[in-house]
Amino acid sequence: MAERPYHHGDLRAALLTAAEEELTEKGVEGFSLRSVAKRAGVSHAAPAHHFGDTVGLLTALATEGFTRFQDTLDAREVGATDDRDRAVRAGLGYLEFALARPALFRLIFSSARPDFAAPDLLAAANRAYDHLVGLVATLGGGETDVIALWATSHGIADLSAGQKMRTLQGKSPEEREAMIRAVLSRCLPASDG
Amino acid sequence: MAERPYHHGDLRAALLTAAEEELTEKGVEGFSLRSVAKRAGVSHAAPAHHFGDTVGLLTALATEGFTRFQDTLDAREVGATDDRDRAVRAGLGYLEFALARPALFRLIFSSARPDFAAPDLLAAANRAYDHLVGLVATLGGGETDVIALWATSHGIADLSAGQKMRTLQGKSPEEREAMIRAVLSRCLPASDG
DNA sequence: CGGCTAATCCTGACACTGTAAAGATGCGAG
DNA sequence: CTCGCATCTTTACAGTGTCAGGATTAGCCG
Repeated sequence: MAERPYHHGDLRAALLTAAEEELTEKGVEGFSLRSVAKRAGVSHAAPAHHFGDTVGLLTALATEGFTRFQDTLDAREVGATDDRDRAVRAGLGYLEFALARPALFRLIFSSARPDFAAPDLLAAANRAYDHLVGLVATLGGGETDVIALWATSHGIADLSAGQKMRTLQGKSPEEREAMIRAVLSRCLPASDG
Repeated sequence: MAERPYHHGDLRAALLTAAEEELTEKGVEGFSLRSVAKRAGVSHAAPAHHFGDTVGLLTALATEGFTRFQDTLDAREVGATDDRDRAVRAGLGYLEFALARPALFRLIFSSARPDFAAPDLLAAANRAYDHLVGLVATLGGGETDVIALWATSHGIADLSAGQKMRTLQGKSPEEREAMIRAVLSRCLPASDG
């Protein structure tokens, strides 16, 4: 029964992981700051010093979430056969992240709770967007192609995260990937050859 | 200063319109049942009799929202030059609804608060989905085409509702529509001609 | 090594929220 | 006219976010 010391040591990190648990279990709309503090074994006002208020905590969590999102895409792009395949894999990574962490996905894309004007979060979001633009530019695409690839990837991911697209849920992983590859291919700039 | 009678008369409808106001101003995540009751000029426990709890009210609101969503699409489809144009117009209506009522859009597509297993809401959602399937079927498309059109339409709408797609925000309405038409066209079954 | 400052964390308080229970009101059927 | 019951209010309780003030201790300077 080691008495917990008055000073936690690394409460900021502990709160972030506790916050992610809370988010996963309760969703963005059921997220409670006091509950997060309980998970971390700390008083209900402890988070204030590190994150200000609930918005601050969710903003920090969203920032971390965005980099994890990008990491998932990057990991998927590894081993691409060509630039087109690479863009398609990015879209598959988009979906993979949405299915693996639906609550975090909603936090960074479909919530109004984080402060998306916060510099860190803004930078993380822009990083992901710039990466997408790079993928399309490599294929010789323009603004329209960026919108096409992003919107379609996002649509599939968001609808899947919310369990809205039952057509895809019914399919086997192989069939699913094949269909999505077909859909995403249409969004890429026309391949001349 | 007419004293409000003890019995409202049509409180259920009044609560629904008050709830939509609340949703528009505070968003799904700031939605408060007590605040809705205040808007309707009624005690905080009055909604319980008509809707049970907050979930019940949001479920009813989502059901209404879904039919309004479909109405917006239908209105846009009127005057289509051909079946392809009709499908594209449906996608434009999808976006129109998301921009006109972003909070309601999020409620029906990106929230976990309503009870999507409730028969009425389920029916309203299925009605919209069936309509989409019909549009694609008319063009001779299959499952893949349904996914393509839906995901892309939804992606554009959701990202726009959340102010994430600044590329589109910058454009004029005419440019915007032209780009979206181009993107949506790629999602339709190949036109043999 | 001693002491001071400031960061860290806790306690207590307030207003607000959702929901349940029980009482008040009045519509409408008989 | 009266009584039942749907409707609405009042009251109460647990939970939430946030602020103010107090307790603890780490780190630094002498």
